Amino acid sequence: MVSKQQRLPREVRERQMIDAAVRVFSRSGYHTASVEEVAEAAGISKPMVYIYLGSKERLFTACIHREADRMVEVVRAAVHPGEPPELGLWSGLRVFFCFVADNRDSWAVLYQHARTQGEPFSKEVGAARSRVIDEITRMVVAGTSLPGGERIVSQRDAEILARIAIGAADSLTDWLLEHPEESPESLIDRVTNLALIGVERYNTGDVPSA
Amino acid sequence: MVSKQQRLPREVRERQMIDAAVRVFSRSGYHTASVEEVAEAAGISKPMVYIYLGSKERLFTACIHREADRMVEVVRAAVHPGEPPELGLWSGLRVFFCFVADNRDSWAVLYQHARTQGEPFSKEVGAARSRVIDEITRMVVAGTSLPGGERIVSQRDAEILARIAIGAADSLTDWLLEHPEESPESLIDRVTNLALIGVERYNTGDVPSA
Amino acid sequence: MVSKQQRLPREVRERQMIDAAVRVFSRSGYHTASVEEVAEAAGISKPMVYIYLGSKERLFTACIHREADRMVEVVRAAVHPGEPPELGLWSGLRVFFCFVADNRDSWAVLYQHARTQGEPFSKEVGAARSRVIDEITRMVVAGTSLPGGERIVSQRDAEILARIAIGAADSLTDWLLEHPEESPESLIDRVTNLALIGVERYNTGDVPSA
Amino acid sequence: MVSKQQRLPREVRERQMIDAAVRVFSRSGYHTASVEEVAEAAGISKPMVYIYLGSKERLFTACIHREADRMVEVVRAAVHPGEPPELGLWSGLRVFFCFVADNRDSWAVLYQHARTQGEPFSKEVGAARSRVIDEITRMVVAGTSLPGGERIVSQRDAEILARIAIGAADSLTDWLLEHPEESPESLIDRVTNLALIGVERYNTGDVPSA
DNA sequence: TATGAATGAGGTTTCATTCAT
DNA sequence: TATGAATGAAACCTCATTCAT
Repeated sequence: MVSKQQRLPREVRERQMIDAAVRVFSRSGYHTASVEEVAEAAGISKPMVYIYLGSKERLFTACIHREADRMVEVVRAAVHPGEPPELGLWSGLRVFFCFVADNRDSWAVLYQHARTQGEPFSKEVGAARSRVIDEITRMVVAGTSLPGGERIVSQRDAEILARIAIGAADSLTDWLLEHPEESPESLIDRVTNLALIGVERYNTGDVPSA
Repeated sequence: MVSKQQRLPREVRERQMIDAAVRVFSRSGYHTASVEEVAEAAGISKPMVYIYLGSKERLFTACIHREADRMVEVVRAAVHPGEPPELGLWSGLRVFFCFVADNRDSWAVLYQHARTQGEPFSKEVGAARSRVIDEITRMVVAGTSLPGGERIVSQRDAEILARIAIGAADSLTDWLLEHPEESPESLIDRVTNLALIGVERYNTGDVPSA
Repeated sequence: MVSKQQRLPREVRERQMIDAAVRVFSRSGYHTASVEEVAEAAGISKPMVYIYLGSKERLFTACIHREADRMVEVVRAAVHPGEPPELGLWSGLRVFFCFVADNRDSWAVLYQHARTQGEPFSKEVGAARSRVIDEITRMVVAGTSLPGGERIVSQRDAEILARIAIGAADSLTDWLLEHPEESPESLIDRVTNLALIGVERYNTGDVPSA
Repeated sequence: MVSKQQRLPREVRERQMIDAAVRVFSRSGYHTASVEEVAEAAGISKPMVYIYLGSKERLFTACIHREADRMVEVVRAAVHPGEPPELGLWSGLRVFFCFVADNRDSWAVLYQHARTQGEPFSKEVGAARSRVIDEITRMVVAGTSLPGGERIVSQRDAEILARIAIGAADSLTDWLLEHPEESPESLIDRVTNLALIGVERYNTGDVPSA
């Protein structure tokens, strides 16, 4: 236990705290984790958390906001408008999937945990999640538009594709954890391959009709 | 609050409790929800929960088990071995998706919550989830096998397809909630249509190269 | 679990219950033991205890009363007025000590437990204990009186001797439990012998003066 | 209730708590007393007890340990090896008896309660009691050895004398409480006198035959 | 600024006791 | 009579939050 903590600029301290909080919340869950744990993980004392963030709830939403920002940044950087459309979609999805796989903590806090905690978070947390979802939708739109800008899928269908991507990435990351011998890359190859199999079967007449 | 004690056989009461618990846990989350809330929702007093289920933890695992049973049942009933394979897969997925859409509470407890709660549940809850995932994998295998029984995809790829289906269903159900003008059926049509678009774009040369 | 219990006369049932209660209370203590445990030990259902004894507290005092009765009986039977005084005292103490050693449960409930439980019992329990103490005092008086009835020790000193006997018997029974190779008889021999040593040392000049 | 927080160093607060706990436990018994009562008696709030001592059980064992320490200290200080043996024994017993009489609460917690509480305490509490009993046994040995160190009574007999002393002191203290006109000193005089009467009667032929 | 000390509020759990058959 | 079903009350314990240095 450090007896007297260094005076650090507010910004740095706050980042330390949120880093620690993301780590702790993602491992134990919002309710199971105590503010004490977060403070310890950040190497500071409990009242500091309150001085800087005000409350446990605000600490949690701060985590959500920051991780949402990171996520939006990653997705945005992945979409290069110049690229041929389909290629853009696939490389975007790849980047998105790798982010989820490489940032379990962020993702767990942002997507898995934020949904399941009751009332107090619905609003702010919902907004943060929406930003991420919108960005991914935008990525889908960009990736499925013709060079001239003409859209191939409607806005609504783009949203649906985005949701499928999000859900699949979430679910597949669980699978990755259970199969340490696979990597994000090998998994992506498998998914791509599965898509091709589907296409081929369709072309040979096995229509996926209802 | 029932004014006079309602004397019911043990079996009935227990089902009432688990029904209420699934409802409450799915809305508030395991930790946020109190046993008191569950008791109230079941129209009984708190000690009854303990007399019948023993502890909050056991109450939760009872929910998981029962919902897992229901889910397995639904999926199993949806797969008709005689059907032509692709058709079997799609109708199975349709049934699965409709179950998720129609049983938000069950699904939230089983899929969203069961993953994020830490240590005390790892074992029993994990097993229950696995049963459901295995069943869906089996459905995928059945739906992608030729009439003779020859497999089109490997076991591993079937698992991946199952996870994609699970994650997509989970994620899309959120979308359905935000778009009340859509129905599970219309959503499935959209997804089917998107698949067709993908196939066509592939056939015309826009390869989703790795 | 016997489905329907035999109809037994009230007296018998009540004795069954108190027997069980003495057993259970002496092992677990008044508060740790539950009415349920007592009912089970008696082979009946909980409400029966209430129908017969009214409350846990009354059940406990019933135990105290009955065990006090037994104890008084034992001590009273041990004192034979005709005997030469000292002999009467020693044989009485012997009987008393053997009772304590042979009836751990009764003694634990009556002497050890009854003292340490707070308020609700002070009165009735105190009275029951007093009856036992009085009887032992009477024994001491009888044992230290000359055949003509003349007293050797005052009433007050007789009370003191009685208390010493009680406390010593209580404490020595613990020692007996820790030394299974000894028996009540061998212990009494040792105590007698110690008294003789004391007398001899006094006679040879080592006064136990203050 | 102290209106403003009283900020005391940990050590002082901890002693306050244990003081209060000894008081409360000795009056109400371990199970009857609530942690709330202890906190109130210590002038603090309930959570403090948990912050400092961890649990009701640990609070109780802390009481046992501290009182055992005090008792051992008192007995050890009372035995002066130089003294003539019998005198040493009697003055030691006098000190021991006065401690019991003057520290009803300590004694009740240490001796009466520690015996009757079941499982959770068996180990640590049993060890603490043993330390006290051993110390008193040592006192008896010292008080019954000749100046040269030769023993008059065997180890086993010393243990028995120690138990008699303990039980008698315990029991007589009850008697003292019921006779406020007596004092520890006057009681000791009575006991001494009774011993003399016994010796004399023995010398005149009333043998306490086995 | 930074923190050890302190507490209010609330959650899980148990159990003596009663009701209704 | 005898008992399974049900509950009110209270206990232990935790934790977000604040106070005072």
